Amino acid sequence: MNKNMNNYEYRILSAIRRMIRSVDKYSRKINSELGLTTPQLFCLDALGDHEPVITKELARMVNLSESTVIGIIDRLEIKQYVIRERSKEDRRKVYLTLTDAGRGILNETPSLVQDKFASALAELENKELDSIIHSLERVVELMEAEDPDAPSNLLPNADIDINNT
Amino acid sequence: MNKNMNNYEYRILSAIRRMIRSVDKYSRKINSELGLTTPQLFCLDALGDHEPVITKELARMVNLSESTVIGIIDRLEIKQYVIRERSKEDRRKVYLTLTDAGRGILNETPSLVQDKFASALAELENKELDSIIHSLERVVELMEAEDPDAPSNLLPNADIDINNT
DNA sequence: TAGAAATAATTCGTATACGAATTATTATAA
DNA sequence: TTATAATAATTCGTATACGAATTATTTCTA
Repeated sequence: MNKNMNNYEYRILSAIRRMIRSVDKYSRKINSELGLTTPQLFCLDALGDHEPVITKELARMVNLSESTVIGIIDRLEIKQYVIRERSKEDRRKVYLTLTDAGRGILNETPSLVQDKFASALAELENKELDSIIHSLERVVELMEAEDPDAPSNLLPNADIDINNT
Repeated sequence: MNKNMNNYEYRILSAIRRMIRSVDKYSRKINSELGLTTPQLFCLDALGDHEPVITKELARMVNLSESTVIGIIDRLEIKQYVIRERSKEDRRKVYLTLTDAGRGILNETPSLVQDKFASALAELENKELDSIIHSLERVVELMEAEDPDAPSNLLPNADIDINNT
């Protein structure tokens, strides 16, 4: 372990690195099954809720850099789930919309969390779930404290579906 | 938000994605300052504690796939911090050791967590810190439950330095 | 109005990060 | 002993993911 890191820090970083790996593995799995990765699905979801939207705005919504989102949109465009259209009013802007296929695939896709993870969460007591979410968001808050570019709120979308209806 | 995901799942995934981004940003920052990314430092640290070690073993220690570690070692070898040596006894194995420069850089490197994050953690009450770590490790445990390849324990290194001495 | 500043999208280079396939070597089994 | 299986490292292709630089366009300002 890094000499300038204590045990708490080590455990936190280690846990985060393992989450990263787990998320990545799940993304590869659904990509091999559906042909869409989780970042691609995140972008499709955001588009579904907010289209038409410009690239810069989509990047903000999914909490990724513009250059990253450009690559994701490139692949979604090739798969014909997304259309790029340059604005007539302001030709700097490119509006993104879903194709019918794009809207269609959104209804066929599974949750972005692994089945067993989702059911494990569902079985937790509300108290523990609240504690877990509080802790995760606290860590994010502390990690982003140093970063002036980081979004200031933890729930950018107010129109979330709490009851999954 | 994905229609097949509830609010809890959304918040957990969102928090994880933001952690990923934050870790990545810090890695880029120290890379521009020291010329080493956090995955590279993780590998150097593990080597410092356990050299000589074979590639497969290092991958297990830093919790990354072998192919990922190969790339990291390639870059560390180019920077002359690491030496690859094929074993005489079993020529399939490649032993990794640190160079003097590799050992030297380890003593000059900062913590793998951002200063402000580390001091924020230091200011938390032990009770909250315990709760946070417990929650993070619980989430990891649940996420990895589906993955047969995932390591079964959350603290692979027993010889960690709790008091950072 | 002409030049500067701002804005939006994009390209480029680099570093993870992985699984699948490949190569080389060693161990095992028929 | 030889064919097969197992093991270790590596290469390959692909997808994030980012910042810096670039291009095109619009807005602001002197």
